[in-house]
Amino acid sequence: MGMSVQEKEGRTQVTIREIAKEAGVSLGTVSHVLNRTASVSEEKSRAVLEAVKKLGYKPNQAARMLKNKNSKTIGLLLPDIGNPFYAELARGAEDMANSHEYTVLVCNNDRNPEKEERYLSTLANKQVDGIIVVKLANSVEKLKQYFAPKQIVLIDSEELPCERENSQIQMVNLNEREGASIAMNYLYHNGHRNIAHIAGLLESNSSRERKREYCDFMKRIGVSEEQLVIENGTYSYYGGYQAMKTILNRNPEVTGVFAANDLMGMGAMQAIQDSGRRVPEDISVIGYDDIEPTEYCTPKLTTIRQPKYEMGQYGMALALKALGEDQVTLPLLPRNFLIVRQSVQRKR
Amino acid sequence: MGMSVQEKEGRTQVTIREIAKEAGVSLGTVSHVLNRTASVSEEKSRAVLEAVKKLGYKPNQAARMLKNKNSKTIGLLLPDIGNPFYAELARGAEDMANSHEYTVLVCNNDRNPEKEERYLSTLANKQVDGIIVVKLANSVEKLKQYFAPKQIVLIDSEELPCERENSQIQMVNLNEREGASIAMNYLYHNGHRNIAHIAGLLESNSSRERKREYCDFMKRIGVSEEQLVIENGTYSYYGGYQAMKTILNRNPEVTGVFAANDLMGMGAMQAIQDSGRRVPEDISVIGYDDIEPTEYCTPKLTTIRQPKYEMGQYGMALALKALGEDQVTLPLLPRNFLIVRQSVQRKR
DNA sequence: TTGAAAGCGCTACCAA
DNA sequence: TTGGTAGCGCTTTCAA
Repeated sequence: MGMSVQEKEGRTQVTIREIAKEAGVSLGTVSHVLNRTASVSEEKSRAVLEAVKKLGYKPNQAARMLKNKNSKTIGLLLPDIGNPFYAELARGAEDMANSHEYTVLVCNNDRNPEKEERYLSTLANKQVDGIIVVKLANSVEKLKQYFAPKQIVLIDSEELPCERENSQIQMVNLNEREGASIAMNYLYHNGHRNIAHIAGLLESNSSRERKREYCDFMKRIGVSEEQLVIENGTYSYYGGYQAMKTILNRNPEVTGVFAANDLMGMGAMQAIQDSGRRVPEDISVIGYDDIEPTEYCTPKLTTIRQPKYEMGQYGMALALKALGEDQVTLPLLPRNFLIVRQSVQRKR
Repeated sequence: MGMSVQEKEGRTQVTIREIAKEAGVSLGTVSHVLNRTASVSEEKSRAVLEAVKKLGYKPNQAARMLKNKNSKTIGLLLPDIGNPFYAELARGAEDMANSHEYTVLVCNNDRNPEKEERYLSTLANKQVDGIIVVKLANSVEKLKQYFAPKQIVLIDSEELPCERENSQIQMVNLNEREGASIAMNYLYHNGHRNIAHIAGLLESNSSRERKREYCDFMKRIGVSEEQLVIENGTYSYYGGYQAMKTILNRNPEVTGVFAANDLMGMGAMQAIQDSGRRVPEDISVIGYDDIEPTEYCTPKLTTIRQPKYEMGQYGMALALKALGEDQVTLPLLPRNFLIVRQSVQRKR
């Protein structure tokens, strides 16, 4: 009869009202069959479903939002989606959300508190049902101010100061300490005792946590504070290179190096090789992050892999569960793990 | 289930109605001062603004959407945000959108047509005002079917088949040919005539376009089809390594290599060095993409940089302009450009 | 310049 | 099981 589906869609939105007319039932009935919110007779139910298909009906989310006071949307606020670490985390969160019919609104704060605050405001406005913030740049108070009664999940390298009890805030810890501990243990169990650390950017929490664990670990195995070998590598390849050069000069006794990220680990390997020594025969190196180039360098860098994707999944699952989506199964708490490649060897 | 949450929310949203009461004016008046849609007396206007501030009023976007039939949201559908190329493009799009009070909903189709179609449906539902699709996995018809009268911007490596005139579809070309042409010209102007090509994945448009330009360029400088040297490297490091080994064996006359991406370029350099030859003294290599590791390898890889961020900006500007946001200034059409590093040298 | 009121499309309550 | 109906918060028309 006249118009094709496309044409009809093209002009005006098909509403529940038209479905009702087409199927010869009332608005309420249509709503009920669409939402399975009451039992409807087989007959009418089929009529509605047919009308829906015929007219190409799509529920208007705006109307639903207005009525239900939810948007089936979760905000995800992170430092920078261009960083593969956060990109993978975002994928995990997104996939988890999608499998429960939720949508994710991803925003980058560029580690800039003002930009973050603008997003906080926008997201609160956009009626997101909950928000996941990775490495919050503002204070927890600020965050609560905008998201007052809504669900909040914080993902960070360290515990943030906020009352744990009766709070709508949940924390996921990135577990930097655990990862660093795995790295140190691996060097230790390979016989290394003179272990140096190439630290990352002092400003970053993750860097601080990794360094802290290095210190604690060394202390635990009986090394005094003054004997710690720590150089700063600013998380960059050249930083790692320079830091390693310094270590080679000042601490020739070092046989194991724990670099706070892979880039510095690779730089360190280069410095060792340039000095005529070999990796891992003379000095073992372990990195952190498991970025792609660790596969291409010589030797391939042994490193710590963070469960980025799983962290995202986990955080999202937490948020959805708190929103009352009780068919959500919370995944196991993701753990860091060791990726054994070629750059660490038993001390000779 | 959600009940406890609802109850806990307790304090209800501040609505325009409460503002009206507080300010002692009518609903319409409040709306008018908020939207500057009619002139309101100085006195009442101030009263409204004060009430807004006092009660912390935030307009309900759902209600606005319902009434205005727009969401100030643009969908961005791309293969995979985990790929730095798309991540940067997304940032460009996002920044452009944000500066005009629009929000971006980013979705990954994983190059999977079914997944993409699900998103098409979700996005159409979510009342996005327009959609930007990077490397559409479905047909243009399918896309139009979902987004019938809405604004559509397509970003792709090649022209997609769709009527250009009077269409609500706009195309942005990734200009692979231009980039490949720059690479080939650079080798050519450095005296190279025996140029080999390491091609990427045959399935990908970008790879095909780059290869096509290699062929055309060689033809233009008088090389016959049979003399072309093309090996497949599947876009991977090892693929590039193997491809280069084959070339070294079969075509020792080659002095210049154009790799369809940086990973293969780096693999090729390794193969050349492993064979006892030098880069760039004996053989010059140029890559494509300008990924980070090109800075760490030896020698540093000369390459082509795609204006990813700018492409995203441009595509978004196109969409916003089409939506009637006329204060949007369309940026210059972004171009590919050469990044000169160390891997190409004048032929000796 | 202002206020009243009619919806936008949907859900959910109540009565039948 | 069904239908009627009252809003959700906002914009906008129409009178005043």
